[in-house]
This record gives sequence, C-alpha cells and structure tokens, in this order.
Amino acid sequence: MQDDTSSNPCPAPLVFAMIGGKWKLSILQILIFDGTKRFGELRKAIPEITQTMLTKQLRDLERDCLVERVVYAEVPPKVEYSATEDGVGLMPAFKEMHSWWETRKRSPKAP
Amino acid sequence: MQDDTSSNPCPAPLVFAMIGGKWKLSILQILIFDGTKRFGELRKAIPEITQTMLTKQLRDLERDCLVERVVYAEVPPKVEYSATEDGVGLMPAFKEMHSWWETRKRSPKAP
DNA sequence: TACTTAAGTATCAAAACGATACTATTGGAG
DNA sequence: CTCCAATAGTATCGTTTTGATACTTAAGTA
Repeated sequence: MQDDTSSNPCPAPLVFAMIGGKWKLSILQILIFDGTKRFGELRKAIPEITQTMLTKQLRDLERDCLVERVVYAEVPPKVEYSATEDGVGLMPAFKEMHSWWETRKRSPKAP
Repeated sequence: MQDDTSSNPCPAPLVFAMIGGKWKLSILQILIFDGTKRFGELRKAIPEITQTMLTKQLRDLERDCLVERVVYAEVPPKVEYSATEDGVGLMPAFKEMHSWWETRKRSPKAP
C-alpha cells in the first residue's frame, strides 16, 4: 500500500489532502448518500459548521471535482450541490468506516 | 447511512473527529500497514510534519485508543508506536480509499 | 419605499499549526 | 571529572486556519 505495484509513490497524501479538511468528510457523506442539497440544507445538516467554512470547503471540493455546484438565476438565490461521479466513488470507503464504528461499539474496552 | 437500523444517530461526526486531524490518516496508514514504528521513524516517513504536531496527533490517537505507545527505559530514549486492534480495523477503509484513487486515475476528465 | 429570503462576502477574534530553540538522560570519549 | 552524542520530547513565538458576527445583493411583494 505504500507503493502500488507499478512503483508509483503511494497516493495517500494526495487523497488525504482532498478529503482531509475538517468538514469535508461530513459534507461528502451527506451529498453521497442523500443526494443533491441546497446550501441552506447543508447548513442545517451540519449545524456546527459556519457559513464561511461551508462555502470554503465546498469550493475546495468543487475544485477537486468531488462536488458539483449549480447556480439558479433566481431571487432569492438558489444553489445546489451534489457529489460528482468521482465523489460517489467514495461511497464504499464511507461504508467501511461506518461498519468499523459499528464493530467497534460491540467490543468495548474493559474498564 | 444517516441512521443505522436501530435509529441511532449516524456516528459520522464522531468518526471524523477521531480520524479527521490534519495528519491522523497519514500516521494511521503507516502504523496499520507497516506495523510498529519509533517516533523518529514516523518523522522520517512523514517529512512534512513537525515534531510538535507529530507528538500532539499521536497523543490524540492514543487517547482515542487507535494507537498504542510503549516507552522503553533507555538512553537515548526509545518510544514505539503501533496501531491498536481498533486502529487496524480501519484497514479496509484505507484500502477502499486506495482503490478509489486508482480507479479515478484511469478515468481522467476531458480537457 | 421598505421588507423579505438565500447565498454568499468582509472583518476581526480565537484556535490550530509551524519553525525554532531548548531540555532530559546516561554511557562512553578524552 | 567533564563533555558529547542520540532520541523524544517541551517551550516559545509567529503565521495560517477557522469561528463569530455583521454586511451585501437582488427581485418580488406589501
């Protein structure tokens, strides 16, 4: 895993930079499993995030082609976000994390 | 995935808090796939990290029972870090991330 | 005219992070 | 006896990220 078979360096740092932001996994999870969301819906879904940060992290995800942004020319404004095909490709990784947590809950440490 | 079948809230925020630090995924990956490492070896393996941050993130991971720390009473000091059983349980998630990247490389966007 | 709503910016304070220097320890060199 | 090497840290301070709050924009409505 440190190298793949073709002797490329392991992509881990690149991957972690793309999804490692403080809120990126939460945003991606919602868009991947729940589908398209408006800006305000994401804000409600992640109440702890600030508007500033949500905007910034979405821009980062958009730049990395994990999330797509569609603006409707309406007033009041309407902007929809959704996971791209690339982004949806992360679904199995999220599922693994989920089942890791579930397994973990069932084997608590002895006090 | 937002809720599991028993109607618990989705653990995503908890999971992401545990592994979401800037360097935690990198540290975990090394300990999970390469096994036990000394402090200095980790530092060499992640050249961009500062000593201060490495210490801090390792302490966080230790507190969350993902990493184990063993101090040897020697001079010069020797401290070994390894992934706990819990930590190793994340291996499938890392493998999924890896194959996501590999797949992704083979379907580049049209310019 | 003023008000409403949604999706942002702008601004400043707080927290996280980075760079660098310093500490503790002790067996061996001189 | 004194000094040094090696490792895993702390301490300190400056920079970058993040958070809290207020402000902006634009078109329809009262």
